[in-house]
Amino acid sequence: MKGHMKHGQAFVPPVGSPGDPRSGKGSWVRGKRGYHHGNLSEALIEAAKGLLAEKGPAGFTLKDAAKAAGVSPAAPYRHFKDRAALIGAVSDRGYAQFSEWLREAASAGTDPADAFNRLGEAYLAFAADEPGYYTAMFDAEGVGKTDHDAGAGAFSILVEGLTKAYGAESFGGADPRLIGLQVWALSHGVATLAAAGRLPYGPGVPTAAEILSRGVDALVRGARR
Amino acid sequence: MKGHMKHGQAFVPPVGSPGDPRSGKGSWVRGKRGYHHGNLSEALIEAAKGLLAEKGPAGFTLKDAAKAAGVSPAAPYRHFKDRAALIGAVSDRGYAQFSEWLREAASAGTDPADAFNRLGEAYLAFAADEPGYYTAMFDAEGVGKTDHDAGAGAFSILVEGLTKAYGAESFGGADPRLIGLQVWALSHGVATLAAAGRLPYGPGVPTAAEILSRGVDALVRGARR
DNA sequence: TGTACATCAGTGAACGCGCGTTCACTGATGTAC
DNA sequence: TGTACATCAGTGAACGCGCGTTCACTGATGTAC
Repeated sequence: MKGHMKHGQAFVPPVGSPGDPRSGKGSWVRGKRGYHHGNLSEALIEAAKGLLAEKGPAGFTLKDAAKAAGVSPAAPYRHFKDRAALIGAVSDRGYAQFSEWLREAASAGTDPADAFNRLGEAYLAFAADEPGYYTAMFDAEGVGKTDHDAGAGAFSILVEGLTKAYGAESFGGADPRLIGLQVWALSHGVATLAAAGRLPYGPGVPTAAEILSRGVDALVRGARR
Repeated sequence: MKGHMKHGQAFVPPVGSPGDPRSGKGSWVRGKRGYHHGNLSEALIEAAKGLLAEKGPAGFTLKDAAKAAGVSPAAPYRHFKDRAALIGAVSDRGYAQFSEWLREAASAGTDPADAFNRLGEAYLAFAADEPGYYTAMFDAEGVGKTDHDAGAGAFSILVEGLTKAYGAESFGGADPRLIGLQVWALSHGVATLAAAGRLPYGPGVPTAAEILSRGVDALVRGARR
């Protein structure tokens, strides 16, 4: 995954100060700082993602996001209709990125069975590494049509990986989508329990990744024949 | 100042009116109605549970709960330290009831394998029938120590059912708790995806219960040997 | 090339609202004598 | 048994706060001539 510049959360230096990230580093369209931010909608999405990750959907406020991006509370309304629209934008990004991760994981290497295992790992890694996205995608109140489509897209990658890995016929007539759904649910369950601190942990206790990978393995093995 | 009889909330019938639920129906401890509610903490928990189910943790307000219970906004503070304490009480109840459901499901009948399957069904049924409890248990911000203990209790019922059904040794040396965790995560995943409307549905599409029961089955079968 | 002007993307103060919570109070209940 | 009194469990008004959002505005930018 590309290291995209972390900008603009929590302690944004005043515009034009020496530490100001708006001084023309990489992802900033304009090298000049000033009255206009230049990349505000991007920065807001990034800030929202961070706040969502940190405080959850309830702890996220538009004003905080604006402050994190270094602008006044009214500025976001130039780019997003309201708070829900901003969260929606985070969710959209999340789904896009999620699908990309899955697609990458599925296409790397040559062995389909390995590819499928990597899919599960990618799922967990995404939930763990991008809690902001994950929260916006699954936890937000406003679940729109876009999300369903995007979710369906990600899901189809999973099912495809499954059939490629094991063959569409190898589940004894069972619809591979059913197994896909089960894998999806298991992944989601592990991810959310882990995020909520509801999974036991400590020495000798399996990690979330182990629980999932061995679970997916057992699930698929048990479903075949 | 005597004119104090007016409670002033929207739809609660005046004290003593024919429709007043405080007229001594069943669960009301006192047959007499009056200034004192008589069973307020109970009523508040019940109201909170309903609101949590209806609107989620974000949509739940203490004032609404008070109104639903037919008392003034200050009254809940006689029984609960603050809003979090009320939600915590709902969560506690939820865990108690949850464990009871699981225990019942596990102990009915004679065949351990059947018993184990019923455990999964009971899990889903609980999440579906008691969304208020489920929300408080897993979704609430304030996850206390009590919850962990109660959750551990419920979990141990699951693991016990598993070992009874299949024998502690039959998982090829794998810790039955690992399989228990996977079953738990799968159940939780199916339940939360279903609650969020994230599971496809329609004619010919498996229900949440089918997804889970067949998934648990595959999981256990795949984990053995 | 310079200048006038339209448009864009910000500002900062203010709004209305509804939340959780506190307050001094009062009506009802239980108890000691 | 009756009565005085302490305690309990409510009331209703008010508070401070921080939210989402709107407003009239202004500085910066892009463009036509």
